[in-house]
Amino acid sequence: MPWETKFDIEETLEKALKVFWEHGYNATSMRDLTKYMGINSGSIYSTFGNKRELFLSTLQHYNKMSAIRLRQYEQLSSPKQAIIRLFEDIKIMILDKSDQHGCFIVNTTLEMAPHDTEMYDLVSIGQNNIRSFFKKRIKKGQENSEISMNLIAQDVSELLLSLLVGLRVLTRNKPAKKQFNIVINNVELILNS
Amino acid sequence: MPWETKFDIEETLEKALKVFWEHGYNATSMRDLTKYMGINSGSIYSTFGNKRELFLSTLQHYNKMSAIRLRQYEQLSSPKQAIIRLFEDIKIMILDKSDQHGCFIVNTTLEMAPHDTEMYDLVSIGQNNIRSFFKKRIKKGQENSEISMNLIAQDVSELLLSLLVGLRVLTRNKPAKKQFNIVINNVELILNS
DNA sequence: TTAAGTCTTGAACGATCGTTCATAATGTGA
DNA sequence: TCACATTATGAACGATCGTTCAAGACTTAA
Repeated sequence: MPWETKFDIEETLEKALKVFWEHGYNATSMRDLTKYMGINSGSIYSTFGNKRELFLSTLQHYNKMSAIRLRQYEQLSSPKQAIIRLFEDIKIMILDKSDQHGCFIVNTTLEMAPHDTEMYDLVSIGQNNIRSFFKKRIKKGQENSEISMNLIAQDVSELLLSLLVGLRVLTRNKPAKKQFNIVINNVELILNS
Repeated sequence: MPWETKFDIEETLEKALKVFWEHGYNATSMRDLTKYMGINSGSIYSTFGNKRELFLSTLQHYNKMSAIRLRQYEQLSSPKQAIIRLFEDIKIMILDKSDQHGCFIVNTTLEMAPHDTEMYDLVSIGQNNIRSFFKKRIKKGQENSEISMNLIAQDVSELLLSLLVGLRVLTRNKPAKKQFNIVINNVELILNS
């Protein structure tokens, strides 16, 4: 082996994700990427393909990280609290500025998914992960009597997803604690009804 | 007056809106605009300024049209039905393909507002129009006993806005009748609680 | 020490971007 | 009919886009 790749591929991918996440696909240039990833265009092309394929890789990476996070919530003993904590942790991350650019999946759902079927497929996977997280937690909560059997798991999941996505859009630009509290209160109300 | 402007300015503006609405700001080129607007770049620049100012004009136009629509709902005798009808009409428009590109304000909230304060101001106006529509209708409904006094108008408005925005994002790519019905059912439940 | 093989570099390519402006076209008043 | 004022046209500009690739840098094995 004459010369191994110097840079860490996953680390570089995460840097690319950060840039795409902040500016979106179209407003990010290859020169922006070389600058923030710390490698030259040739290395980007030999490692990730082209700009679009690099973006697809960052999207897959985001989905993977997001799925890991959901699995952590699933390990909480209270299924109801798992859902509420998901909302509350997003609130905390936005308020302490560790989440400044909304949800990458939501952003891409609007910017790219309508015009690129592969990107559409990936954001659909990301959305479905959250949907089925909600659904599984609600069913689990109904099994252990934490959540009323009157609720239709699929319907409530759809409702929670809409709420979550809406919140992600409305709080991207100006973090609004109040907005979060209102929605979270209502999530609890729904789960307790 | 030697020669009056040949093309209809508002008509041309609406064509520009359509293009920006479908593809977003960055993915729309001036050549796209000249093609769809039916006038040359020189005419665009002399009439609207530059690409960014043209976009700002389309956004203002959208806000104006959106406000007119809200005023129509406000004329319905039942404030509660006004809110429900707003949701249901969006469902109808999406299902019969007369609304294919989501909400222009929501799209711009994610693509441009984080990076352009003037666009941020305009989408904020658009969002606030809907927020205050909800709030006014709820208060009116409470005055005529159609809606319970237990509801806090501002909180419910915020909740409805999150739901609406989330729905607009989730249904942009694949119109989902079921998703709409679930959310609309829940809007009714909330207003009846 | 040297040759071979892989990775990195960044100048350069053609294409396209937003924008400008000389020129042509058109309508008006003398 | 002709000069004037205004608008429309689209070729052309410099800048930047995504992408390529010859040349240099580096490690390994002989």
